[in-house]
Formats: sequence, structure tokens, C-alpha cells
Amino acid sequence: MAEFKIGELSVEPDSVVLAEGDASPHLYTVLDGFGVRAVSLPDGRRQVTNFIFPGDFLGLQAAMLGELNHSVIATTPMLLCVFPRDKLWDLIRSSPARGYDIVWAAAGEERFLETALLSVGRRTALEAVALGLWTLFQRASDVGRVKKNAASAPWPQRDFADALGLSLVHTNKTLKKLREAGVATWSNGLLTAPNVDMLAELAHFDPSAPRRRPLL
Amino acid sequence: MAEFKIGELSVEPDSVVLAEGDASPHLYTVLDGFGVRAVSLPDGRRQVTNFIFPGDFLGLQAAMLGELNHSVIATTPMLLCVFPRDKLWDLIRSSPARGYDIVWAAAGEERFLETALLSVGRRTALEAVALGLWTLFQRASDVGRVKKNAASAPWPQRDFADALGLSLVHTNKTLKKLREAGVATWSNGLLTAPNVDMLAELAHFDPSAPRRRPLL
DNA sequence: CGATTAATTGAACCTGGTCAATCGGAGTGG
DNA sequence: CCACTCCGATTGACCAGGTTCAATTAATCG
Repeated sequence: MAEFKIGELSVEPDSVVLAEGDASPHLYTVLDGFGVRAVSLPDGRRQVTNFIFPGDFLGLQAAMLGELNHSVIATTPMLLCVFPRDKLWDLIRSSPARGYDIVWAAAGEERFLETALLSVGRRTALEAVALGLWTLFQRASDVGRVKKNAASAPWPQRDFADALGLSLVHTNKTLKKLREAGVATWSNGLLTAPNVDMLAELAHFDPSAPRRRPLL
Repeated sequence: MAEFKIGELSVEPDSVVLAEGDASPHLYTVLDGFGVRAVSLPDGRRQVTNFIFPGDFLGLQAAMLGELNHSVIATTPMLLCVFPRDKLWDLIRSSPARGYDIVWAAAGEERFLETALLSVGRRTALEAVALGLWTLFQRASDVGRVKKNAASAPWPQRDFADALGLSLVHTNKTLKKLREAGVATWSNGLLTAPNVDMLAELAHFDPSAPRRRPLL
């Protein structure tokens, strides 16, 4: 990949890395930092579609479809690796294995979005919050941001509520229930869960899906 | 593509083409017929994640990630073109252009799911129903299933409700409102909308997205 | 130590869900 | 041709999970 890299971009918290409707000439890989993808309505209603972790690939939609459907907003300082979008085609042609990896990432994103859709559409608030926390915990774990029982989760409750399709108030009250039940505590950007499995159980979620990249 | 085809599969309405959790050895292209993708909870709650039209590509998740996150259910008789999943890798390697097409399709699916998530999470029932109808209309139009103001839409209201995350009853009542307002009528598998744009407006949706599709 | 933003909590309210009938069209057997 | 059944569509009445409004508390920062 290194040969296609054209630079690095460093952004501040709360800045918009990519905006809905953009036809960005760049693709990014997240080297460090956290953020969200979100789509929104003209009146301000907002849906967070995924949380962004180090290692994530940004801008595929813009490269493939011409423009982006969602915005990407940094939650913490973020360091990005920049690629020119016109080179995506060269990349796939010159290295089918990389093309395969991109398809793999896209399929994973699709799976995540389907699961999120099930949560938002059919789970109760308690179930949805539990699964949301479980997912954050897993992803933090995948990038080595879990120590003991505590995972890095530097997002405000507002973002979490927008990801679940719930109001901020109700999300807060539901988090309180889980806290009082001793299932999970989230404060100061740190998510603590003594028993992570319990979160999946509460959400009726079967965590047995393979999540590691297959070897080629 | 023809060289990888190993046969055709014909299925009856209401049959399960692929099931959640399957590690199907096959990939499919829909030659004819309609269906849905859906994920569900152990207690039966169900979320339809997309409607399936002729031309759709099924089973990418199973091929890439090992197993499928959603089920695929036929709504009408369906005719499928079958490929062996192990050949996906050969396909991408031997023809990067096809690999590119697959990435294109995956990016489009991702966009659709994000839009659906916004509907389910943040739109009111009326807005969500309007956008749902608009989307069905567009997709039917893309595959040449619109005559005059009427689009083929052979799904029961149950499926539509499950796609919107609404109850069947409330979906029905909302459709009634649109019918009485003269915006759209859906009965007998035929969706009639004198003014399709009005559906997008009701949903606060900007329909100006590029949607060209490469041939697969 | 104010100022600002995020988290928390309580109370009133409403959108959409649940329950329970009824209607309507298609298929079946007599 | 009609009675009967089955299933999807439709409707009305009542209910509740979650939203909105409005404070209050906590944490951060110059």
C-alpha cells in the first residue's frame, strides 16, 4: 500500500473529515484516533452508522459511487494516511489481493450495518444499548484498547444515542439501569464491563460469528 | 461470468434460499423473481434489510466472511444463476474489472443500508413509509418493472413493515394516509404513484445520487 | 471563579405498539 | 354455483416505551 500513499493528515476533535455529498479526491486509512460515520436529515436529526477505530478505511463510497452518503467526524485527535482516489482502480488491477481485502472490508461493514439495523428496528432500548456496548468493547479489544475490564470508548453519549436511534435522555436512563445492575459502566471515555458476555446475552446476540480476516 | 456458472436454481415463493448462519458453498445472481434479505432475533422479531430484485448478487458475505448474517427468502418464484464460492477468488484474480464491479455493488449496498438505518432510527413513520415506497419504485424502475405510474412490488405488507421497523398495523394505517392523500397506492403487488418525487419530498430525501450499475 | 458543555434526573406527553375483530379475495370440496 | 377455509389487509380501542421539556448536577477550562 505504501507506494500509493501521498501523505498524512492530522485533524482536531470535532472536525469533519469527510462530509455527506462530498466527492472527495482522497481515501484514508485511520492510523490513530476515533470518530463516527453519520448520516443526517436537513432538520438536524442524525443517525450514527458506525464508530471509527484505528485501522478503518474511509471514503470507499466516494471512490466507487462518486460521492459519499455519510459524513466522517473525528471524536478525538485523528491521524490519517492519505491515498488518491483515482489510484484505487490501479491498486485493484495491480494487486488483486488488495482488491480482495477491500471486498472483505466492505462485506464486514455490510454485516455490521445489518446488525445495527436489527437493533434499531427491532430491539428494545435495553437490548440495543447492551449490544451497542458489547460491540464497542469488541472493537476496542480488536485494536488492543482494552486493559483488564476497561475499554477505550471516547465518545459522548450523544453519539451513542444517535447510533441506537434513541433519544439522549432515554439512552442515559438505560445506561443507568445497566450500571445499577452491575453489568457495565461507561464514564470518562472508559467502558467497564466485568462480564462482557452478559451484554451479548441481554441483547439476544450470538457472538459466535467469525471476525478474523481469513488468510489468503 | 459465464465460465464460472455451474447451473441454475429455481425456487418456490416463501422458500429460504440462504439461511442466517449458513456457510453456503454457492453464490447466486438473481435472473428473475423477487425476495427479501432479513435478519432475526431468536424470539421471531425480524428486520428486513433489503428487497431483492432481478440482477442482485447473493451470498457475498458467506464467501468473504465464512458465513451469512442474513437469510434470503423468495417472495415470488425465483430463478437463480449459481456460482461456486471458491471461484470468487479466481474471478477477482483473473479479472480485476469484475473485482471492481463487486466492490461497486458492495459500496452500493452499504449506502442503501445507511439510508435505511437513518429511516428506521430517525424518520417518523410517515417519512419512512414514503421513502420505502420511493425506493421500491426506483428499483423496480431500474429493472424495467414500471409501466406508466405502476411499479411491480410483489411483497406483503408484513415484509414492508419489517423493513421499516414498524408494526404491521401502523404500517397499514400509514399507507392508508398516503393513499387518501393521493400520493401512492399499493395493492395486489402493484405500487402506483402519480408523482414519485412527492414521496422523496415527504421523506426529506434528496434523490440526486448517481446510480449507474455495471453489468455483472 | 464564572462560563460552557456533558451527564443526569423528573414529569408530562405522544407516536407507534398490542390486542382483537372484521373484511375481502382465492382456492376447495360438495 | 355455493359454503367453507385460509390468509392478508383493514380498522378501532386501549396501552406503553420512549420522547420532549425543563431543570439540576458534574466536569473542564481559561
